[in-house]
Amino acid sequence: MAQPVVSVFLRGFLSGGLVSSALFGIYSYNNNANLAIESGIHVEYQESLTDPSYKLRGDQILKYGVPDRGPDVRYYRNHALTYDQSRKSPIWVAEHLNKEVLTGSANRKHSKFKPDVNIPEMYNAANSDFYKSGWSRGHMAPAGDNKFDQVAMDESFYLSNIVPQDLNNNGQFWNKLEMYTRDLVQTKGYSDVWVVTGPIVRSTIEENGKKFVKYEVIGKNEVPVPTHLYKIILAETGDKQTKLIGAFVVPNQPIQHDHTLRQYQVTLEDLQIWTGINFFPKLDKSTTKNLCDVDQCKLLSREQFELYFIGRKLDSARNISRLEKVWSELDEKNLKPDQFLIELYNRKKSEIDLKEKEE
DNA sequence: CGGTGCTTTGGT
DNA sequence: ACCAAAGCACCG
Repeated sequence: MAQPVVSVFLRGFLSGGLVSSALFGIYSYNNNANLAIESGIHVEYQESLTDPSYKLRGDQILKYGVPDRGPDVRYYRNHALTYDQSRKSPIWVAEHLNKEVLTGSANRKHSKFKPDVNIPEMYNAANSDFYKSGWSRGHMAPAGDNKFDQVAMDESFYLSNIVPQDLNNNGQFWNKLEMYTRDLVQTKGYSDVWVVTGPIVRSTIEENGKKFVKYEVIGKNEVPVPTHLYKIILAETGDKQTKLIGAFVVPNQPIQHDHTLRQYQVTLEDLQIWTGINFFPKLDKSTTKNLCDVDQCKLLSREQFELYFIGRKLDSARNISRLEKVWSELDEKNLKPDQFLIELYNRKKSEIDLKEKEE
């Protein structure tokens, strides 16, 4: 947790107008933070670093240690990350989930994707980089992990927390993985879950048998498109007796519902080799068990997944035609509504009938 | 839940 | 007259 101290130190230096050539190996005298950044000294004011509530939350997020790669750790209301300035992408993003942060009324409809105000303009990605690129804007720390606070949810929409992600992957398989992670807290009795998520580029073999690292870049800022995304889940029971850990590497492409999460499980050691990151340096790995051996790592089935969203869409329907259209999806997709869904449909129908009669 | 995209609004 | 933001409909 040395970073805040370093930041305060450098901030004092910069405001004093002197950047020491002895310390930084450059021969410049300036009081301009941007010039310092261009010189390779990356530091700028971050309100979150001086706000005790953020610091407190950050200590929880990083309870098992700061992943030991990345020059600085940035703390947000409910996530922490290191950022790759040259690639305009996160390196890793960490969160701590419990019932508190998963409960509340924050709504993603009130949030907007936008450049991170805590990152210098020249190192920031932009919405225009993603527009018509063929790639969607995929959260690393999910918006849905921030129901407790609208500001926290808004911060998850900073582009420092976003990478280019296949739209189908983002909305389906990756979405189910995020739901699974929350479910460990919400229904499976794990009081605390620590998650580290990030982009990764894996090599591919070409015709001549040689291996290359190759990835698309999008937009004016050339934001890299990762070939895969990784996620590490550490689940702990309230009595601290059980610690489960699972690491997953998922291809950044459409993945059908018949694929299991276990197919994409890797060892923590392999992921450490591929990323160069030691993820939970303070965690005694000998006390952990394989998450998928204990829990089975079962994602929602296609049927469960689609019924869930039909329910949400019925709930948000505002007129009869929309309600009936959503209801007809059940037949189209060969789905059988459960009692909950039938009651929801009937309740919405009478609500809308009543409202339309008044007009 | 995860997203995109078209239309309307509003500021210069 | 223009462009960016906001609002709303829609998709899996």
